[in-house]
Amino acid sequence: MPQDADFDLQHFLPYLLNQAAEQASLGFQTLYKTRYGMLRTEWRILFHLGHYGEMTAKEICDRGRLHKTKVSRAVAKLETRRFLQRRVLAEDRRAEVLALTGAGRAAYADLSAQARAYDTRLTAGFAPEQVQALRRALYQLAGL
Amino acid sequence: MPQDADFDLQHFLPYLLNQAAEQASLGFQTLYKTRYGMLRTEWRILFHLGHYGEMTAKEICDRGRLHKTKVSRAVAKLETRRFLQRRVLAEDRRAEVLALTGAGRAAYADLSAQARAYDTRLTAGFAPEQVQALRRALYQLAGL
DNA sequence: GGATAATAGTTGAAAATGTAACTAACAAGA
DNA sequence: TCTTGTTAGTTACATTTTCAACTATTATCC
Repeated sequence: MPQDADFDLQHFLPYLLNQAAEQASLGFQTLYKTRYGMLRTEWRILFHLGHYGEMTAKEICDRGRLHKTKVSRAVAKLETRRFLQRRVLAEDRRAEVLALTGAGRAAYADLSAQARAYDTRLTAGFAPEQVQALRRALYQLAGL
Repeated sequence: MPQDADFDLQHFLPYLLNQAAEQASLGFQTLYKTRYGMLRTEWRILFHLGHYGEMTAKEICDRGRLHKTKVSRAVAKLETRRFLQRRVLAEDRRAEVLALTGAGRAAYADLSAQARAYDTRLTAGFAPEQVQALRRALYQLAGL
């Protein structure tokens, strides 16, 4: 019984998006957390490198809209855990190219397969054109 | 140029939802932050109390899916800033009923009006039935 | 009634995040 | 070349979040 009937927090798009995002992340989070002790940023970096190939931290920041300090720390952790290696870029010695190790590629293969399955499960309750419309809307809202 | 063409992070629903949610929250966040020095949890609590009326912290936790420690600290901050008051519940002396003060109600009135306007702006690029479909899908995904 | 369990809420310590300042390398113009 | 400005990435510090333990009160069940 809302006290002001004309506006409900449950219809507020930022709120709805947040709740849906949180709920959707929840199940998958446990996978990379329990299997590889990763945080979300680490998983994202792993994904970027596994999916697009080698790149610098800066590129990951731009593509994934992550802050450079977050990436810096996550890369450091992934490195100490031997999921990736750094190589100073010859033509610009400030930058480092990041590349997955064998263990990194294996983790990526595992997790990306899991992600695909998880995505299928998530969208199971929707018609294909609904899912397509949803993705398009999210794309637009995300400004991607 | 993805290296494994069949799965793209950009189509992974949790990722998309997160990006959209982050982007959507961004603009509104500055409002309650700069005007009232609030954090997201504080704004949400304000909203719950303003919209649904008095309730206990537990109820806010359940409705908003927030952890009790987060709520506990946010309520404390809202109290010291005189946006709400607590009253021990007679029939269960563990619980406290939270109620907005005048300042709390004023802040809620301001912010909820802003929220409505913000929501309108966010959905401006979509057809009404698209927005409706989007909300329905998010509802379902959020498990609301 | 009395032991035990469950619940509302708080608190302290550890982990994570954000902000700003920093280093090192490159770029551009006088 | 020398100054100034920009960029890639790291580090230090403050704020926020999470996790576990805690108090106080109520509920359960023998």
